[in-house]
Amino acid sequence: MAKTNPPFMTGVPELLLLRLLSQREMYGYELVRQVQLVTGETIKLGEGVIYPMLHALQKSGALKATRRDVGARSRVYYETTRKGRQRLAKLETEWSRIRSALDLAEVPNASA
Amino acid sequence: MAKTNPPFMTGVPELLLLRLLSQREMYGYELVRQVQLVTGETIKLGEGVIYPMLHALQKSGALKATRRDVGARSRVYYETTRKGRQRLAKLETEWSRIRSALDLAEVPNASA
DNA sequence: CCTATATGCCTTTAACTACAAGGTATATAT
DNA sequence: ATATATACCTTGTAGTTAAAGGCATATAGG
Repeated sequence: MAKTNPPFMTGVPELLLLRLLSQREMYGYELVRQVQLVTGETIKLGEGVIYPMLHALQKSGALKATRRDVGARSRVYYETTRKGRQRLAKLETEWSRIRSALDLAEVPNASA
Repeated sequence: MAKTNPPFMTGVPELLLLRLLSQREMYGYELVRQVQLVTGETIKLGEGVIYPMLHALQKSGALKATRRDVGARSRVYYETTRKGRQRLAKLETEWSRIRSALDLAEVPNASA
């Protein structure tokens, strides 16, 4: 039932979250919508992806969480740490590597 | 011990094998080296990745295998089927989608 | 008033995948 | 005699995404 592990998605949630949070702090539900926004509705990450990832990143020290009351609601804001920005840099490098490699390996005249 | 699930690699072995085999037939050991060659030594897929993938693609009808004696050796040559080329097209589309989405979501001024 | 939708957090389950490590056998070079 | 290259293969496993579900409050529509 669950269409798990679709092609080319490994590492993408982590990269996107770190990218967004390196710009400004956000909370989980906000990230769900921001991911759609910044990818032009191409990539949609459900809450079942976002929250576990946020917790894992926090546990590894890449993110710092702050619970904050906003009106009647309570939100958990996340921001990147130095470690998180280092992790982001590493992921960007890796992404660039794979991307370039697949560009290189492209099949000439693939349409025909 | 096993560095499993490296970022951005899901789907890459399948895409590379289908790309290479859509150009000409090859055998497993040859593919191990060709992948390195066409990716500029960036991506190196071990035999523990190549062979299971070839078997899976054959089982799904994407590849046709032909055992052939070459000198004293025996090699299993693989070629793409119509189904395999369809699968390749689908993977190319998906790759393009993700790639574009991550380009869109790129962080401005990421170096600073 | 009631019901559906939006907000906001969370967990459990499961399928899938890439990879390392190991195994077999022959040929060739040192 | 030993190491390296060729050529095939399997097993085990860790790590990942995603769906599906659950909880609670607020707001809008009928």
